[in-house]
Amino acid sequence: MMTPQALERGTKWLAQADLRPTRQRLSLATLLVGDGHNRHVTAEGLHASSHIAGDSVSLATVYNTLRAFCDAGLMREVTVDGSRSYFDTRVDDHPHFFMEDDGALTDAPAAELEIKSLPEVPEGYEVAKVDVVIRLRRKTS
Amino acid sequence: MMTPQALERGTKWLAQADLRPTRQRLSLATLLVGDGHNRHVTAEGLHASSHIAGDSVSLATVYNTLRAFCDAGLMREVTVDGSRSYFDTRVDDHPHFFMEDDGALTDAPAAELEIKSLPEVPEGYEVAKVDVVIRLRRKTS
DNA sequence: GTATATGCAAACCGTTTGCATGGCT
DNA sequence: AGCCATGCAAACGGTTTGCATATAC
Repeated sequence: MMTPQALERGTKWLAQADLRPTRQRLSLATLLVGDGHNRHVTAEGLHASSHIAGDSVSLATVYNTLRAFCDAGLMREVTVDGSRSYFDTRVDDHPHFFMEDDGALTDAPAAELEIKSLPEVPEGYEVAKVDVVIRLRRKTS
Repeated sequence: MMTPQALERGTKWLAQADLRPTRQRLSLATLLVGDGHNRHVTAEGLHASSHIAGDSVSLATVYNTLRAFCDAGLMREVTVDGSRSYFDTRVDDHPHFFMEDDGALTDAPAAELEIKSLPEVPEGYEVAKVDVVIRLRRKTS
């Protein structure tokens, strides 16, 4: 599961943000970007993954680390559910699918989403971020 | 502040959803739709408004009532901030401005936002809601 | 009279924090 | 050595809930 390549990806990811490669950060980084794909996690979910992977990291550290990754620009917090925070390894504006049934968050293929123009922003303000969340429900048919 | 017209609007709003017009619900409904405009509130904010208006409603009842209004289809919850819930008297899909500085939530003029097409929804799922949140920051210039 | 709404205080739960210990450079 | 990260447990804050009382129908 934790191949040398995955480890290298995690290491580079941390180095890129000048974050000290501690055992915990390396473990979490590898879980997050080890396979080269984007990932959407909750703190609880990542904590569980770290346990399953055999590297246990305390929940508080998972929270602190996710915050550190966000502060460093490696991740972004995504607000889709009032009761949990989600964190995304992809840091540009892009639409999400949120499955309300099981709480899964995934990237929506952006190609087909087209925002022609944004509403005019009030005087004195600038756009920090545009979030598009497409909430899905299992079809009842 | 609480004109007969505002009261009538609140009363009709409740009747429309078959909700018993208790003193508390009437008070909150009037605060929410009394002036005929859409409103975006947090539970704390509405609770404060009810105190200022002279009709005190307990915080627990504000929460229960907002939930009841949402269940009845009179309002919609808007998820923009992980630490608070916002409630909107407008119940159709429409874009929001969220001022990160002061936590204010407003409707964004939808006319200029154009979503050409939505990404293809995964098999077996249907779109429950599409949220567009434009996060604004005060210009630093 | 009966079902439902309200209010209080306590429970809840995800997240943050204080502080002592341990690790990276 | 010095600074920063970690872990635990306690604190925190918004929200929900249990239960006794009050109100609408």
